[in-house]
Amino acid sequence: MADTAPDVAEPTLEEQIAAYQREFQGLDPQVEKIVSALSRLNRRMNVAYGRQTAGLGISNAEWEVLKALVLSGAPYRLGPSDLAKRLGLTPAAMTHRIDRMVAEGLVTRERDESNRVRVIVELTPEGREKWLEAMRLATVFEEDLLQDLTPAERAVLGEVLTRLLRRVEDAQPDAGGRLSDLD
Amino acid sequence: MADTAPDVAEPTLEEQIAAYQREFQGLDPQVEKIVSALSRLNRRMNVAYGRQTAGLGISNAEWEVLKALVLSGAPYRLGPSDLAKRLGLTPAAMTHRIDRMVAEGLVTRERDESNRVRVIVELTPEGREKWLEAMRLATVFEEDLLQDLTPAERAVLGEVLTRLLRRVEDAQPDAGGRLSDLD
DNA sequence: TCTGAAGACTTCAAAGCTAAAGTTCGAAGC
DNA sequence: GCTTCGAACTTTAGCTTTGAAGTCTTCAGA
Repeated sequence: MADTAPDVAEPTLEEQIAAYQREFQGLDPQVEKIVSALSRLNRRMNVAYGRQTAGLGISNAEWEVLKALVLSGAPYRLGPSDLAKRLGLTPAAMTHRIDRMVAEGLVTRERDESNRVRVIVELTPEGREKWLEAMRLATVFEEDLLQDLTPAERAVLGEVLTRLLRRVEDAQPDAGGRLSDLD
Repeated sequence: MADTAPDVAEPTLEEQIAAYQREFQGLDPQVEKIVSALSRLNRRMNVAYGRQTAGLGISNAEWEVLKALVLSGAPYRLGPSDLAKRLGLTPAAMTHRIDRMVAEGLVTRERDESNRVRVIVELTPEGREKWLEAMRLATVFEEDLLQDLTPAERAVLGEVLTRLLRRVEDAQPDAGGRLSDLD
């Protein structure tokens, strides 16, 4: 029998924290618990979103673009570089992604006639409809996820997360946010 | 002057929620606040981790592998498919990633002589050292991030996040977690 | 008007990932 | 013992993203 257990189970959050404490002296288990749970939770949520959007015939990547355009408000237009900044992509990646979405009829791309260097990406009615369908699924999932939290817990959670977010956003003013978005 | 504002600012969390409410009837702003903050926070944290590991000469992707191996406990060995499951990658991607890490001396790869179908990936002392350095930076960052939270807030946050995590993990038992890990 | 510089996007090559098709080895049935 | 099935990894082809180099347009100055 090998030293490498024949069936190495995925560690639970609790096991993971315990292992970290064994391997790294001076670790605050409470901090680690918060950070690890946050990371894992986010991954699971993205898997769930991915499943839902896949069912609608669009990728998670495309949904990100739809969201950014809708958030910009009517007439739902943004330039490729604005989109790239919001999504944390390079302009090159944005060019390709827009290519695909134009081919699928989710957005249109045209030159800005008032400044011919710029390009305008605009949501099509089909794109808006896809966003709406995805949004309906997403909100159902989100409500279900938070279902067991009391009103007080929701309030604290929202407030505390917002505070943490403000802290990192101030620290990384807008730092060209490249770099892998793992976990 | 174009309709597309010349300088479209990245929306703040509050602006984002407000925009969603305008565009989607019946949205619970509190739920959306929690979900959006979670997602944004996670992205920012990954950018921060990426910066730190890059400073150590390893990628965020490599750090993930080091973490999984250390978490498995001494003698820090796992098979490629175990690693792939933990990181949410395909076996093929794992093969390539291990190739690179072997070339950099972070891990070794050898056949399991007791079962020659299996392969054993083992952390090298250099790999362990890199993990330790990354861990030191990560914990400093994490302590700093949570610095303004009261003990009560930390307790609630940890408990609530754990509860949410349990809820999704039960719902997606271990669903081959493929699918994009965006955001 | 012409020139130079900067900005916005695109193109190209290379890295890293997925999906699907191999390989190789071990275990079970005949 | 031979065959077949299944498991664990690797290989191959195609796609998405990155980084760097290019193209086109605008603007400011000579």
